[in-house]
Amino acid sequence: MAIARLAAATTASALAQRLREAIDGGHWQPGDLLRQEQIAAEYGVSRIPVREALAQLQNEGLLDVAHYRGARVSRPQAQEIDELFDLRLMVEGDLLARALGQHDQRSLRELKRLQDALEDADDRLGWIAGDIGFHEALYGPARRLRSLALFRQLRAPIDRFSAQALSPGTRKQGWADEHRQLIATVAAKDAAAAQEILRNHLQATRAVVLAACSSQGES
Amino acid sequence: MAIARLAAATTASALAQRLREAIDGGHWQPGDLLRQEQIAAEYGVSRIPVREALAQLQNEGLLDVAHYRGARVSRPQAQEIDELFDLRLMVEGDLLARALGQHDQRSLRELKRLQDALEDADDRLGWIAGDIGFHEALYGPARRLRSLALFRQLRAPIDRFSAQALSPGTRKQGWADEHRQLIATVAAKDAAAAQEILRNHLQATRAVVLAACSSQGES
DNA sequence: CATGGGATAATTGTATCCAAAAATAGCGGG
DNA sequence: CCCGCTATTTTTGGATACAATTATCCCATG
Repeated sequence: MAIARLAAATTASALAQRLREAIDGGHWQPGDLLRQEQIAAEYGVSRIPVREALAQLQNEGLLDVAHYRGARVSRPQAQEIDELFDLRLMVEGDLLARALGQHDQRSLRELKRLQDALEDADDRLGWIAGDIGFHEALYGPARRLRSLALFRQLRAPIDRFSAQALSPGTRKQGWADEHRQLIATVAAKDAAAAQEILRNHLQATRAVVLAACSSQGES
Repeated sequence: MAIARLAAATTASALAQRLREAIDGGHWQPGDLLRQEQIAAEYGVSRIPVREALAQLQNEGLLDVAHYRGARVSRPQAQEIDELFDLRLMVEGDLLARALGQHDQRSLRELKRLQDALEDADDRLGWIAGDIGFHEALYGPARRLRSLALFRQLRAPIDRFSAQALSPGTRKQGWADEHRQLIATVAAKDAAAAQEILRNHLQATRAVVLAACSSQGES
């Protein structure tokens, strides 16, 4: 089982991770049909774990699976993306407000460290993973496990567009700036300012993602 | 396939529904261990769809599944329930605000009809299903599919406690009253009042659910 | 008598095989 | 030539069979 080597409890979850990366990395495009047999052969496993991985990705919102008709990479509508960002604004705003009072020297240092590491990374998937890690560290002190899980869930269908949106470089600068401003306002315990930065951060990302989404929408 | 008769595309989803009802109905208690073989035998299917159903219920938050160690009915902490209600307040408040302007004669009549049917039902599971239906009709005109799905998701781990909380009868009265007040304020397009009623409705439910949750917490 | 080790049984994860459904190709009629 | 229908192929869903892991029991030992 060559695939299971890469740190995963079960073959299905390892596969799910691989497929997630493949979608985020643009290896599979929206609308593409994922054949169970093909994936099974490609990774050297049977179709059972493949099916479980596909089911997992389905309810992460990355795939649309129709009965007896295969799994396709989902093609989110702009309206849907928009809605997801509205939800993120609510959930992440709440998390940030609750985390603000819980941050301390150590958590702030950790945030800075993550941000430094993040800016050094040079591949898109690394940025995405790093961005998730940064925001988790930012919201973590709120100790709201369910909200944090929801944060991840709301990102999942979006991140593949972020990945290609960040590549130009210009947006990457603003993105990093906003992260550093977030750290600063959190360190200063300035709730209003932090909320404002987060709002701007998400609004800017929303615009970029919507552009990326609609630009590849025609096929 | 005796089970598939009940309106479901796939055996796994039919099983998932049955198991959900079994948990909501109190047939399975928090901490109970669900054996794949046993469930498979009970419903006359193989373990494959059972596994898929269990995976489904896992990410609905009804089960805790550990590798090679079986699936247990989850035992939510009071803190977790509390968090879920906070999220519901945000999401449902937003949905209600957006739906308010979209309601018309027909949708309001539908709401009244659902509420009437709801109050006639005499079994707990029927109340829950009816309550979900009512709120979906209430939020539906907002046309926010993702938020509506999130609404369902946030309820899932809670509803089994609501089911047993509603049985006394006293709370059922307040619950019905609040529903009727919601209809009235929506009909009057009074956003502030509707928000206030919804808030009270959820807060009251929260208290009852927390009581039910902590009372059966010891075992 | 408590405790740790090892064989045994029970249970989950995966592979292989069969059945049901859908996509596709080939054929006849308009 | 195009359209609709049927037969074949392909693909998915489910059942059975096997491998890997964990839990249980039993006994030896301090």
